[in-house]
Amino acid sequence: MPELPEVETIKNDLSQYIIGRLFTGVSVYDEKLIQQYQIGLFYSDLTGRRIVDITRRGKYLVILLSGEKTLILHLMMTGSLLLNPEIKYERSSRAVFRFDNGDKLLYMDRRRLGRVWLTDDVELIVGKLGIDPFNAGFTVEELIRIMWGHDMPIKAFLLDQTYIAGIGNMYADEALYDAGIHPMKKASSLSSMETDKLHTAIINVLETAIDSKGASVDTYQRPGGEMGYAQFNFRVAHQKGALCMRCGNPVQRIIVRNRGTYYCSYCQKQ
DNA sequence: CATTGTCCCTGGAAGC
DNA sequence: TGCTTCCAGGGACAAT
Repeated sequence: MPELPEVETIKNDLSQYIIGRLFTGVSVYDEKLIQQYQIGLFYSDLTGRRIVDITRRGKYLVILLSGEKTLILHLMMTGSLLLNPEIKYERSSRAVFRFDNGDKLLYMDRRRLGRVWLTDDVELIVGKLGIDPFNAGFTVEELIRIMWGHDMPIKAFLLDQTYIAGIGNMYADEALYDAGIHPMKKASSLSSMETDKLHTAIINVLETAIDSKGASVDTYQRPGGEMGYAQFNFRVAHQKGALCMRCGNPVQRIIVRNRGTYYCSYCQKQ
């Protein structure tokens, strides 16, 4: 599922091919993909615009266009973007973007939960997001500040995009394991040492995953069709039945705020 | 305001 | 084997 490392990889892979390109056309097979825009207007408003830059905000892909417009994509759980794919059409194809050099970008999404916006007000879409873990402002002090007063489980806190943007279910579990913190522990009750470990763990886990080009669990693949291999570094995420690398006890699975949560009950104490 | 619950969506797995 | 049911989860929104 595309979380920060996957979206970052997609952004990095695409940038050299699409920056400077002109949209010559777009076909939307599933109109529910396009948010807050009438479909005919979406076609006419996008066509003819040039891609100025591609950035990431949390798990959102932000494509700056000429003429003060921005195309924003969210892949949710099963979305992927494929550049000049072999396949022509599949059930899960939702849209195809065409460029002036003949390149095509296919938006695939098996569960059809992803969304696309065309907007002149980026903040309206992503303005509610919290700090990005790779923002220089994401210090231990800042983490302490944003956690203060929150009685929710730390796992729930990490998943809430309005506090920190980009961490999803897999990397929340990995970071908490790395820091040795129980997922149900209340955010406000973390000691300064635990907060320090968590801060380091978040950055390390995400950096390692980006180095591995994301995790190919479920449908994630890179725009060129290659798989990521971050899942091979996972120590608890999706590792039910596996043994903890530190203590040898089996990895447990519990439900925290309706999300499957993997952890080691021996290494991660309340 | 802070936190929790429900729903969206589909294909693969599990159960009978 | 074939059918039904369950489950995965990010985020919007409703409920508490």
